[in-house]
Amino acid sequence: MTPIGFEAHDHADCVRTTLEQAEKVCKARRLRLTPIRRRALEILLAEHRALGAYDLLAVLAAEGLGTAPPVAYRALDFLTSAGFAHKIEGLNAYIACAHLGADHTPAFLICTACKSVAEAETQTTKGRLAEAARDSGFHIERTVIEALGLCPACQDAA
Amino acid sequence: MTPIGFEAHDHADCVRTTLEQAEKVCKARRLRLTPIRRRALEILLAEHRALGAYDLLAVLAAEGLGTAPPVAYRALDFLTSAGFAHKIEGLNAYIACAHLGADHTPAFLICTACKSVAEAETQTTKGRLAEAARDSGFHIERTVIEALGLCPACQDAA
DNA sequence: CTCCATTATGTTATGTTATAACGCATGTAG
DNA sequence: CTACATGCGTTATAACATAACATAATGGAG
Repeated sequence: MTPIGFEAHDHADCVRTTLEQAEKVCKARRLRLTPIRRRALEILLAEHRALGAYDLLAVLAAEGLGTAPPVAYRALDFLTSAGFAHKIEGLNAYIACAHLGADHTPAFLICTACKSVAEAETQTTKGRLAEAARDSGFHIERTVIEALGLCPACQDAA
Repeated sequence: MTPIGFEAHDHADCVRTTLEQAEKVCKARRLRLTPIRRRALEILLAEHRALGAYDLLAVLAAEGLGTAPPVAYRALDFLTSAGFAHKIEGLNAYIACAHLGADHTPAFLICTACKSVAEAETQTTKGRLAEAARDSGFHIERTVIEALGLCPACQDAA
């Protein structure tokens, strides 16, 4: 049991079902969840925390799955473009998607102390940003919505 | 006349008044707008585009105001913590604040083609993120709200 | 005015994040 | 079987950012 959205949950179960989901999606969309990519996703899933590309690489390297940076970045490219993981721009780090399957406009609450991350869904077509974009004729391709701060646990610690 | 928020405006005037504002704020808050910092702000203001730290450094260096990376990063630290500039996380780049003086929760529309940036104001205490934070007891220190895409001009070009 | 503390700058080196480019291997369709 | 697309191994380097320490300028207290 480790926190997700800063609350306890059945982690083993959440990892397993997410991997199953990912496999299903890959089958449906003809994507290849190769050993490296699968393992990278597992590693990200193992924590509900943001991992740096080089953190991920270190784990992959320890398991003989590749030693050079492109190994990690390619896996992350695949996972992020498939929607299985997200980049946390505020930390230059990566996290497994918590709502796999849903069409995404994720928003994150990120604890800068322990790097745990809660993922919320938002609606693409609502909100100020979308409004501002419509008003000015701007075409949105991707949104980055992140709140950096302290999770309840780390507030207590401080 | 160059675009701000993707529209024409009196740029010389906007640069001048923003610098005046910055000076006023510095006086009031006992901050020191040194030559390097002032010039860095001017350089950012000269474009309503995001500039990388090393782009800024190149200009400063050409003018004999310092050659090593810390020169640029220190100036940017000052400008961002004073609220005179913002970091665009999605581009690892920096931009002068377009609403100097206002208490900030900026949101950005960022053209990935030409890197021009429109800055919108949002209200800190409203919206989904703030809600989610309140619900879970998360304490927000900083928010990153960015929409990456194509501005009207670059859509036409494509 | 002088001294002191603080803040700013100069400089070297290094750490961290990310990608380019090339060749080989493998899987799949025709 | 061949041709093409995709994935992987590897080397090198680009791009972004900070640590650490020395020197200098500034501004307030006495």
